[in-house]
Amino acid sequence: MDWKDTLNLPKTSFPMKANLVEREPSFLEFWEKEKIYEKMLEKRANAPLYILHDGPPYANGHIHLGTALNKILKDIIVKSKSMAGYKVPYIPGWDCHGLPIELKTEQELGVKRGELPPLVIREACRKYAQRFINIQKEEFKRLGVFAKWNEPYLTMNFEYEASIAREFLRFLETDQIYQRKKPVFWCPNCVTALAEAEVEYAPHKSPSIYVKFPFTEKLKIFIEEKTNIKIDKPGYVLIWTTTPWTLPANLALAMNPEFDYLLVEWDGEYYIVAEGRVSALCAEMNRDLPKILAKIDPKELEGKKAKHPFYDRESLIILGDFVTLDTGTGIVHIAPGHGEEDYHIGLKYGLEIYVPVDQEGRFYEDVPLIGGLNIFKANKVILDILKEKGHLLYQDTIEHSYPHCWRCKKPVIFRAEDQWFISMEAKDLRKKALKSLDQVKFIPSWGRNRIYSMLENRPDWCISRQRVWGVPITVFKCAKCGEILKDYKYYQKIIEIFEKEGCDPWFVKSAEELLPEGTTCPKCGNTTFEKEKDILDVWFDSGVSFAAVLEKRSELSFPADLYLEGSDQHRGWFHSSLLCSVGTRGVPPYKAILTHGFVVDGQGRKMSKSLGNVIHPQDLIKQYGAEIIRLWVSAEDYKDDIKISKEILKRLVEAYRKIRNTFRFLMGNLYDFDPKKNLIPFEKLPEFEQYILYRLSKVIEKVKKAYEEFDFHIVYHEIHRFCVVELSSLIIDINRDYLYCEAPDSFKRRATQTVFYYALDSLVKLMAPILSFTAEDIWQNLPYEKEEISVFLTDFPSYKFELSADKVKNWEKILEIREEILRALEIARKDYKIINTFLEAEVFVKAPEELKGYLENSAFWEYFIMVAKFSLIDEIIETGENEIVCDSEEIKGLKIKIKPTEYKKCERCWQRKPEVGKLENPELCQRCYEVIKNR
RNA sequence: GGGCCUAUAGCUCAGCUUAGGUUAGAGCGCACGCCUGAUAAGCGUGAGGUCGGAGGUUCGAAUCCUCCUAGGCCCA
Repeated sequence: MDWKDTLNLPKTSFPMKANLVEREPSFLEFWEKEKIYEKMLEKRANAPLYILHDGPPYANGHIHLGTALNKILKDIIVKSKSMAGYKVPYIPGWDCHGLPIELKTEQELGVKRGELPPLVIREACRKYAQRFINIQKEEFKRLGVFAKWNEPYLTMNFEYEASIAREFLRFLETDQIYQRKKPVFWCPNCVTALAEAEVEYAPHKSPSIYVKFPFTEKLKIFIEEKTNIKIDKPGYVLIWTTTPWTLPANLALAMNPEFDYLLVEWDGEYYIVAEGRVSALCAEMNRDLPKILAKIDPKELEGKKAKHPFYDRESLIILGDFVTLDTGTGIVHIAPGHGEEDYHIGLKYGLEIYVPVDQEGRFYEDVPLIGGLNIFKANKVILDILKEKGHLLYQDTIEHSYPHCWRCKKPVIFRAEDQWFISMEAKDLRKKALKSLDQVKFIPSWGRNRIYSMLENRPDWCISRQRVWGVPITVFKCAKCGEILKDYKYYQKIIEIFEKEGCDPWFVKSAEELLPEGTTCPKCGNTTFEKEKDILDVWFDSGVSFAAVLEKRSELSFPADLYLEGSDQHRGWFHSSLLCSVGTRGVPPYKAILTHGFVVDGQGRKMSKSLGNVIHPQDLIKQYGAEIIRLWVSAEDYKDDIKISKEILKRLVEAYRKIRNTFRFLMGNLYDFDPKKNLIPFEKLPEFEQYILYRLSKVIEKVKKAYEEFDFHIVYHEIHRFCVVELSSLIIDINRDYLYCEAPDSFKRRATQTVFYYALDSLVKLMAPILSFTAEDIWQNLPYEKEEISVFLTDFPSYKFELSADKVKNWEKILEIREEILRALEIARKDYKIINTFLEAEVFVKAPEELKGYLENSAFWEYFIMVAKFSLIDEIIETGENEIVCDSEEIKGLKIKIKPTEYKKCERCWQRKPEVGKLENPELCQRCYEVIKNR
């Protein structure tokens, strides 16, 4: 007879092979068709809200691993918070305006800036953004992410655009907005500002000149006093520049406070230059080394002045870290209206942002000596003037990399233009923002420091962009007196227009058409107005999302419980959102900030095309399925950089299989188990089963806490470990005999199934936020009645299986002893080959007094370590034949003897038992005999 | 160059901050063996780190301090 047919072998429809790549779409379909996410929200209609506010990705290009990581983390939170009892409405968003899209659009249309009317560009940009929103939306969905995909927030939606303008006006109304000049790349040929991305660097020939700034009388006296040297000949501060035309705008001379400077004598003239440049200068100018007269501390020169080389004014000596010894003289000529660093240091020293150059690159008529001249032509004139004044020490030409306009290919200049700023100080925005951070929880905690120091040091926020794809800076100015209209009433009309038609009208209608009828200037009574041309920085767009989304949608609330983005957003969205919210509401828009690191390769290097180490989520989905990406996200500690490599993926796939197979076994052995009828109460279970359930409830506790603290890698490790240890290698292996061989409805079998049931029921729920596809797959294949149609509609398990501390200790000891015996058995099997399987072994144990209590129950140990015979004996007698004896290394005094059994094998359960051969059916053991008889 | 962060076995993580103290843990992988009634599965045993490097504090440090190196993010 083939006894196999009499066994209760596992039965399940749940396939061993996941086939994730092919099968995942069917689960996506199921979730969508059954509206599972909507049902999750409905089910928790009255539950406390948990608001995870989505930081909008830029609607440009496909998603990459970084965006995938971010959305999956958010999804894990949405699902886990929901299953922990919250209502979690998650509205995905997209950032739609801005230069990159505008540039891409121009590229696709084959045009350059200004060649098409604003509305044509705007329409094309809108289409472009929408295209990528659709693409990304599908890509996010494919990852198994739950969200209100049909009602996302888009920063280009009309209502959103109106919100942006409204928030800007709040700042304007409260006097936190001002206008000031700031240098930008400027193309005098195209008469337009350029963004950094619109600038191409190309070789360019420039004059290279060394210019002498004469000492003022005061400076001369100061130096004489300091050095005890009589300055009886002309003395100069020497600078180097490649843009002579910026000299008319010179207001200062910058020295590095860390460098040493020298007073030197060259051909009967005195100069101040950096010590570290002297020899290089000589080489360049073909001069002998100068006579070094004295060392000068630049810090002492701060605030002193030199004379302008050709104007009757003075130039302030200031200190700046940015001055280097790479080129020049170690002293930099500063024109705050014509350079980025010049501008910043100019602000610091309170210098005027002076721009003597008009939009077409000509000096204004009233500029002495060169008025009306084109700047590049003025270069030569300025050289002549310098020569004539004797203030040109040396002249040459150099070829260097210089910015050019990508449109006309002509060299561009740096030129300050009027820009709009949000003031950090006017209404104490900086102070308030810093203080508000105390109300925010940062995960990890160092995030606070990071945003704090950025906030502490940041300049006023320049919100102007000279572009068209965005929301206009809605400011009207009196055409006559220049008064800025600040009151909201002047903008009521335009906000209404934005809400209905978006911002387009601003670009085509006149100020008078956009203002309420009959508007007059409150200052001068004039009736004509100008409207601002600049648009808002896109960081302002996304920065006000709390107002446009959280406050606007009734299902949401402000402030959000959580913002979750990459650590770069400390300067980005976290930062801009904070300023927007504190500036208008006085509080941060979030209660907590969670940040993750960046995706790097196996060596910890960033992914880049040039390194060739880029991994695309699309490829991973094709090869492994989205589930493995989700598992990867959970397995790695995202607070640090997140590594990914072939090996990591291989490990994850293996771990995935182990988890899946463990579940498959649990399910396969519950085919005839009805929890309503067959569940055995915890108190009645055998102690081993109780112990496993106790371990299970520890895992439940730990995993739930890990979700609460966003430690998802702990979730993964715990679940995986539990599958491997407590389930696979302990109860599954040990109790398999009960499952297969005992009568179907026997206590032992039902007890084991009870443990399986609890493990399956809790783990499938606990893993669902991470292994969403697989959890749903398992849920749909549950062998018993489901409580809900989807696992996501259930709650996290709340089972508590308590065990007294004594019992826990007892079990830990038993497991320790078990390991010792297994070690001995392994020696018998592997080294001495006296047995093939442990089932064939007889085990004799001699134990120290304190351990005897654990070892007295032979029947238990025979079952627990699955051997033919077990006995605790007082003395181990070595016969030396076909046996091994070994001393435990770990437990002192424990001695173990192993020998093969003489018992015959029961053909049904394969256990060796003394009664086999002696019963009515000689092939069976007592237990199997009875099971068969009573079938 | 500045700010913040990270660095524990081949891989992913514990331990380190809320107390610094016996031979640094887990799982995977690997090697070897067993099983063939979870089978492109399962079980067992074993070998692998001196905790990025160098100093220092301490009776004693992976754990505290300093510096260095490598890497990441953000600036300049």
